[in-house]
Amino acid sequence: MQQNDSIHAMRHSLAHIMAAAITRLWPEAKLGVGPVVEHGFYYDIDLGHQTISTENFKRIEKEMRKIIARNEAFEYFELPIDEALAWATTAKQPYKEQLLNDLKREGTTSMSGLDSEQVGVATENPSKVEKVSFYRNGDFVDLCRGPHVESTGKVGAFKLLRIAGAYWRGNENNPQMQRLYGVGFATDEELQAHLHQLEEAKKRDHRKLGKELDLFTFSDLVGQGLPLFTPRGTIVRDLLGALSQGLQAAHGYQRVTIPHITKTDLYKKSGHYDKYPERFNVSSVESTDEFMMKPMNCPHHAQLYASRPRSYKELPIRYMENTMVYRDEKAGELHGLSRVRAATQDDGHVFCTVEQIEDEFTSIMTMIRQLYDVFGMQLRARLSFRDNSDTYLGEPELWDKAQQTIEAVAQKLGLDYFIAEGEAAFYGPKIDILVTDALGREWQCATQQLDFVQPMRFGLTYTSQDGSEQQPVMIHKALLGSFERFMAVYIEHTEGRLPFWLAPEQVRILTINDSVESYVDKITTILSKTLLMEPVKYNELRFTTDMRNESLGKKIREAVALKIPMQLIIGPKDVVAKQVSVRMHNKEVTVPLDELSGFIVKESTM
RNA sequence: GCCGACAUAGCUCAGUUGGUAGAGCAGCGGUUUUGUAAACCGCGGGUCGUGGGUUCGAGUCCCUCUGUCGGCUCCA
Repeated sequence: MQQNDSIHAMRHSLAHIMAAAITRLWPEAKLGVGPVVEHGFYYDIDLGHQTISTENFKRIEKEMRKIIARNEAFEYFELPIDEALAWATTAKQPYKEQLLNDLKREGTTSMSGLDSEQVGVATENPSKVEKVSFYRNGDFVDLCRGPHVESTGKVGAFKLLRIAGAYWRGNENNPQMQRLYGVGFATDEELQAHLHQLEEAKKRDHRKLGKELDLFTFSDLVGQGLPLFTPRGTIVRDLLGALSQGLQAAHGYQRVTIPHITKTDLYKKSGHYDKYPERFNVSSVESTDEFMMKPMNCPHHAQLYASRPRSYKELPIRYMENTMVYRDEKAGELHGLSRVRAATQDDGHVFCTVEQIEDEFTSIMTMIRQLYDVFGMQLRARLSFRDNSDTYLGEPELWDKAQQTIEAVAQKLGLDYFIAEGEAAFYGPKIDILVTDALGREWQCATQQLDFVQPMRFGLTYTSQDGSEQQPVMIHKALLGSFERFMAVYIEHTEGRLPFWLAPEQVRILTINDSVESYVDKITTILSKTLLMEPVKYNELRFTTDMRNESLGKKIREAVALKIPMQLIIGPKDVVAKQVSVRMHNKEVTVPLDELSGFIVKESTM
């Protein structure tokens, strides 16, 4: 704890030193805020029409080092609020003035609960704070809550990393400032280790690996956020889909199929139309109706349910479909496969009675756990419940009962969970699953949501045991979530080294010379009869043969670059010994020809 | 969408103060028949992302558009 406090003070002090250095280099700089963030700090600066680029970092760092070398003390002092305001005016620091106005009026600079018009506005009312604190080092003075290290010499190791635009107080109507980011650590070793870690993360970037492993690509002509999957990438997608659907089939889900464009009327009736400004409209369909690309599948599945009268005896009805949805995400939000405009969901909808919710949630949670066990990923559940606001539709008693059920399921299954009040959708509570990747980052993948509203809007019913008409509850669920996002997460998690069952090319035969051709025929006959049943059923072995007139070294190099998990090296010695030399990521063994098939099946599950 | 940076051969990149493009790998042809991460020789390949402008002359300078990357959540 002690150490956390001291590193925090170091980083905060570095923010001040950076601001001091910039003020020295650009005396007209207007300062915003300069907080501590994970691994470092930033400061928001307004230089008017001038721009700072990363080329200026050396100059700024040099100036910072001078301040550090002078080992100036950080002196604390307080000023009455009105004197502080006078200081801001004299120092020509309008952003500081706004912060002081907020302090005077609200007693805090936190904007939560404030109308945006109020932020930064002066008040004539009595101040909520009497005095505000300042820190001074050398001739640089800044409004600051602290804490700081004793003097500028005690800030550890730092490096300026990047620069970005950021709106003053996060509001896009405000002036945009330049945000300079730096990292800071107690020792140079820690700094170097951090920079090294950043390099490692870069190596795992799924956009880079996707290209190297020939999994997917993008095209300017097709458009932003619209990935194209190569044959290899498509194999991975299909297998992920097969795994998800295999699990679901075992839990009573049936596949359905719907078209990808729809009359907008469908989404007007479901209530999604107004909630989805990022829809893709399709204007040239020859009809008086307006059409759009589907941003979600639930209304369609609801129409399948509504296609004929339903009895309580049929429930639960469970539909599943791996299908693409289209959303016009903001251009700046797009990022490789993790945020796209065409995303494939392993979507599913359950129509059931209120009494059946518990069993269905248990079943869905069980599938999610089975799925992420296969990937070896840890998960955490966020139970998104309603708060006391009136934005939620449906009977409050139903909500309470459902939320109790959901938490009971989480407890029963021993989930690592937490409750997020106010995070529920307007139509019902949900469980979102967060998975942690190898770099410790958390991603939202699987989700399951209760929906009280769509059955109502679409007038879905079933006939109950006593002959009365009842409304079913709808459950939305996705196990992988979006295939695209999951692939991004999983590629980075595994560094592109996909497990054997999922590798697009599982085995490559590498020949040493062309005297082994007929022996290779025997091997391919064995491989083509080898079938994997776990974790996806009837998974035929995917293999190729490299008989090119190239050196073995080169063939190995290429196979390794594609992260093909198993290479069979075949030369004259192997022919004589009736064996195969098997080369894998971490080991190399020789296997008798008649044991090859069994060996591969065994290795595939490890 | 907004701010900043970037866009040169299939890939990774070089291209000096403006004087109409280079390397390695990949590809193709030949030689080589090879035992654990790149054999050798040769050849072809680029409207320098798009459109416009400045200039005698633009990959290089200016503008537009498209795309890519980093941010736009962290609150004295």
